[in-house]
Amino acid sequence: MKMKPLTFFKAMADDTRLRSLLLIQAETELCVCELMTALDEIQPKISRHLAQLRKLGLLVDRRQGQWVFYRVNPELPAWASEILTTLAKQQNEIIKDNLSQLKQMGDRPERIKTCC
Amino acid sequence: MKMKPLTFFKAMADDTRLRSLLLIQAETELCVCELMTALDEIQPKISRHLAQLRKLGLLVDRRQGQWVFYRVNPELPAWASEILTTLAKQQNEIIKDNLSQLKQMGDRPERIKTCC
DNA sequence: ATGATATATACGATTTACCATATATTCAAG
DNA sequence: CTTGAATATATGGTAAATCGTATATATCAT
Repeated sequence: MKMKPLTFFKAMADDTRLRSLLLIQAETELCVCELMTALDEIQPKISRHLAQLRKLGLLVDRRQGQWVFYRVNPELPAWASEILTTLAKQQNEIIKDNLSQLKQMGDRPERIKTCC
Repeated sequence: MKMKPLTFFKAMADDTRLRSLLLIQAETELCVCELMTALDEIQPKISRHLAQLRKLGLLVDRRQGQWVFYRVNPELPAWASEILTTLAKQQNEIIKDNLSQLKQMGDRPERIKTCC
């Protein structure tokens, strides 16, 4: 998969998108309502940024019933994955508060295995 | 040195700044006029973006006579350096044309050793 | 001091990005 | 086939980023 570095950095140059990406990476996949709780933002704002990240190729989504789960695109080029990994290893404290908000969330949607 | 990831990504989210950083990293240090040639952009545009990168802490400058040379801030946090290194290793082709423009430049300013 | 070169900054104009509100769509449950 | 929950998108307004031109500053050579 091809992706211009400029596209990638523009995607990361917004607080909501940056946190969403790091949270999704940390949790494997998250739906819109979980990110709303973690980031304490309204639904259209989360949806809009996730749609943008999907359009740019950073995220992929899958629908499961009423929910849409987003995860990091597994086809990201190596350099982009490495950048995300570097952040996850060395800067995960920036989403610490968001993660603890998420942990306290009640009624989180149940994941169903993708296959079988 | 401390630097917020969001600050870093905003700095990289512009074509002129992204290329300038990669070029400076590849060449150790460059002055404004060299970047003007490499990027084929007018002087105020280059100056403005370099000033911004310096203010944000990504670059440091030194004056030598009429010229001002910029280099990557040696005190960058590890994660930021790693990102730059990753790009240099895997995405340096995006500045290939800029580098060859630079090689063809005549009358490049002479570097004088910083000390002694 | 004067002129030439390199760089920095101020300014107004324009484009781009972001937002909140309102509305549409999709699916599950009844 | 209606209701409610989750998500998506359209719209118009506002804020932020970027730009080119003009001007200021700094250094060097004469």
